[in-house]
Amino acid sequence: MQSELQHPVRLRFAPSPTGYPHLGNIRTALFNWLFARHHGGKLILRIEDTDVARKVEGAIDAIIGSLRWLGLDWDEGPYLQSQRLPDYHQVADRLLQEGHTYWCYCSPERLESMRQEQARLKQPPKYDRRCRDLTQEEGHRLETDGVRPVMRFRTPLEGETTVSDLIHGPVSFKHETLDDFILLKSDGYPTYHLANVIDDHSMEISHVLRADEWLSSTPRHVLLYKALNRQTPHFAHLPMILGPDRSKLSKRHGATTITEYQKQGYLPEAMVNFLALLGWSLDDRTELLSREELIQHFSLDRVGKTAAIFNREKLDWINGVYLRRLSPEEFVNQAMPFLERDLPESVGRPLDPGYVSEVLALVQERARTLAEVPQLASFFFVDEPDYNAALLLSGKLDVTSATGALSAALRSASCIKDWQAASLEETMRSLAVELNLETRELFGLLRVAVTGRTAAPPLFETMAVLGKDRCLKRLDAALRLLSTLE
RNA sequence: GCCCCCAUCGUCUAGAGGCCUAGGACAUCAGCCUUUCAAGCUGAAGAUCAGGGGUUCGAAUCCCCUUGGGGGCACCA
Repeated sequence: MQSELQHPVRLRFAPSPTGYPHLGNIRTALFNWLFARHHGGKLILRIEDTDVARKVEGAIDAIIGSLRWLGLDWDEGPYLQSQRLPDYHQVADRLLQEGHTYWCYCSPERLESMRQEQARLKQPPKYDRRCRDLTQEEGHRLETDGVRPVMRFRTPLEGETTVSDLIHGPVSFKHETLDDFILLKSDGYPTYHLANVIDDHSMEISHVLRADEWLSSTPRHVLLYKALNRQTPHFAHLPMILGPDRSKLSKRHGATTITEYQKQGYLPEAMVNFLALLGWSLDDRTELLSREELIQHFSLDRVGKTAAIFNREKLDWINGVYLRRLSPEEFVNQAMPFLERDLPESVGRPLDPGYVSEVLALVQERARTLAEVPQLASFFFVDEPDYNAALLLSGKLDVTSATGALSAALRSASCIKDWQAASLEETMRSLAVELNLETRELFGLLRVAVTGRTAAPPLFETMAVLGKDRCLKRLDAALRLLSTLE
């Protein structure tokens, strides 16, 4: 596009360190990243830390960590707004001199009671502009009284501002519905509105991609750009991601921070794929896209307008797909930390890598998240699986027949020299015939005896991995367990 | 209360006037495969396209109203 040749594509992700990044923040980061990479542009990381009071310790690290985990890289930054205060003051001075802003000496208490009164009268809460036309003398007097003022924007009383949005099209706001918003707080820090506009301009941001919640403050930003006689960037307001209760995502919604998903065993590639599909789609059938394909195809035209509720079930499915696609070695690498973390303490550490990879070969296609792996594999590691003896009995098998079958199996098994899945299967199949049992009955019995579960990886491969000693011990233990039933 | 946005299966979505008796995916259910589970395959169910008016030969698609949902209205971002 011609305009893009003239103005390089420069995007920014500008989170505030007031909490750990959640799905919504990261989806915004992802779309910014995809757009920048698709157009061969730059992505700038900017930390909007102008709220000293709400600053959360460790939030910046969490933001950076999350981006890195997902493989979303940036070209400049992180810039910290708290270190750019002089820039904001310079611009604020200029705005004041040119009459676009004024000092306001109203106390928070007065503003609060004003709002309460407005609420009582069912009026829109809006600053009543008491200081808008204060004389200099009045201002000086208040200042010598020790009042620390805020700087407000002198919003035009009439007319309207139209925001042209790449996703929504033109959106108009009447000035009478806007109020004189604050640009500089009494602590000298700029508000979001001021800092954001100044930085987007000085960092030459070409496209602002941010969540829909910002749409209603965009006219203020446009007004500011106009007052500064600067051109606005292109705006694109992305659909929000809502919690299951359809409200804005917040801590209330439980596991919502991105690091939480990492802990729960989701792969970054799966996460990226899933997040990309929240609000964007390629066509009417493609669900699985690699990072490269996403970059190649990403386009604002295909971003929707409707807020989305993320559903974990689909994430689980995508994650399972990505888990199965991993090479066995890579799966071991990924799963190992989860085994170390979640296997029972009684299991000796460090884990034997050779044994682990044999086990995980049987687990890989059964896990939807890495956090499920220790669960699925625990019986491979513990000394004796702990289970309810009643599991040994099912269908036609009563204590007597189960005991008979189990001891026969124990005898046959102990004679097997070549402890491999194939020979185990051969032996046990013929044993089933001898015992006049269905294979499912005998195998089911053995499965419980060997794994302690009714659902497990294929029996004979499992036995092969467990090894002869361990299997014989477990068959023996099962026999003793059976004897306690009567 | 005021302003703004949005509205297709439970959820994510395709659909930019005729291809739609609305397609795909997840989840659900059934069957197949099979020693269980998982995976895979096949199939089913699931949306009067929020409702009502227009415009048009023809509307999920365009316009209006209503309703519903969401967001914003801080010395928070």
